[in-house]
Amino acid sequence: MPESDPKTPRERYRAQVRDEIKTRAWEQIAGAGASALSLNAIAKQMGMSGPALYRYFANRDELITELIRDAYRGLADRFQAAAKAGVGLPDLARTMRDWALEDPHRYFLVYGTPVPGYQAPPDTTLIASEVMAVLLDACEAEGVAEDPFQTHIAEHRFWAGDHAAPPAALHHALVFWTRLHGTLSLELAGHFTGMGFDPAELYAAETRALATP
Amino acid sequence: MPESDPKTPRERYRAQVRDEIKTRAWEQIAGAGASALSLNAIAKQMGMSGPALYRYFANRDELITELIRDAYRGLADRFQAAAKAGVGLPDLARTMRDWALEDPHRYFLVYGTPVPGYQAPPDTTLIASEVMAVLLDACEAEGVAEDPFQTHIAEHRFWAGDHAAPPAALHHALVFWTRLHGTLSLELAGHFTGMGFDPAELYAAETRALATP
DNA sequence: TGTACATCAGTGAACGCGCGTTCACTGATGTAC
DNA sequence: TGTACATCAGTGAACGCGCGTTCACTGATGTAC
Repeated sequence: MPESDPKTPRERYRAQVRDEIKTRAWEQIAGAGASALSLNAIAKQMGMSGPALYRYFANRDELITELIRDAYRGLADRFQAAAKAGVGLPDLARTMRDWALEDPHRYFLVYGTPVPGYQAPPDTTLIASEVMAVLLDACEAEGVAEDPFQTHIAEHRFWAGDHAAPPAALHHALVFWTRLHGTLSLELAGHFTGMGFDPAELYAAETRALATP
Repeated sequence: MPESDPKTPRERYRAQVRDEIKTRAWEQIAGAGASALSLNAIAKQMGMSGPALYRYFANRDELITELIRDAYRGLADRFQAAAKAGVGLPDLARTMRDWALEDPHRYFLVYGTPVPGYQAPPDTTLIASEVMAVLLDACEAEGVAEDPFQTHIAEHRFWAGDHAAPPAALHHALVFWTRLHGTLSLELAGHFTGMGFDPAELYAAETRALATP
């Protein structure tokens, strides 16, 4: 929540208003998605005029960028906290789903259809790799079935940084991510409604399949 | 392409213009996504005034609805054609990916972040079940590993209609769908860029894992 | 402690834009006798 | 075959809206001497 430690009262106030702007922005996004985010609407909600926001953000894109970064950062923090607690893959899977269900629009802001014309800031890549690092630690001993893909991934392990996990573990971490994302995004986009089964059960089944190879 | 067989010249002309409107709409969507779709822009592109479009579509939502329906219908047709040709799961997987890569925005229109405030027409559910029916046929003999989820799905098989596939096959069809969707949507949303590996290889690996349980 | 000045948060008016949608209309195309 | 009428595609003007963003400004808060 707090901005990089403010000292003077003015700086403290600035950080406070900035935070409130973001809070209101999240409320709007939670209500109707990122495309409905309007600077004027936020200002009105805070009882100030539209142009006042330009004291705090250069423009709309900068605000969105910061929201995306914060969202991503939050997920990474949760993952790292879980890792520090020494949990295994099933709990990481739950962490992921809890985070997604907590605010589906936030989830879509990070993993959903890219906003047209919007370019993700470069440092989200760094945060993404933090998430992957946690996954790789948890997968170090795991492995999906042997597959030619593992020779491909062994030669293209740039994304894994200097992590020492063997190819089978890299593969495992990737499918952990993609499979869970598959069920989650279809669920949150409403594609399971009317089908009759419980999405949580399917998610749990996928989690089990990933934890016991 | 053709609207339900027109007879009189006027009807033929109407259908023709309707189709061109849709074509231009797809061009816009392919360029910048569904949220950028503008009736006025389409009209201008066709050399007519904005209000003229209201002869053909009641409003913007009706146009979008029809586009979604057509997109979904197209996917279902490809699946059914593939099924008629007697192909197996790997080819169905390829059909899916080819269709998605052909026009990512079309893919996202169907499977992406739901458009805020937009309600999917009820008959897309029917088309979705056609797709699932093809999948179920192909999965009839397949099965993922035994899992408690299969008892859940056995009791919640409404979505499968009157298909006779055993629970393990139902489970298999579901994860076929969700896992492929996972890699596909992350790839199309750009989340693999900069990671270094080839998304096609990962997709192929997931396909193999689903075809040889 | 008091005064002079600089900083800066916030305002209100304005710009230009494009959107979806309505309305009364013109003029061409088709239909009936 | 010709005339009278109905249908209907398309126009142009207009409405009301909300958006992001700029600009010159006021007035309060903080800083320096």
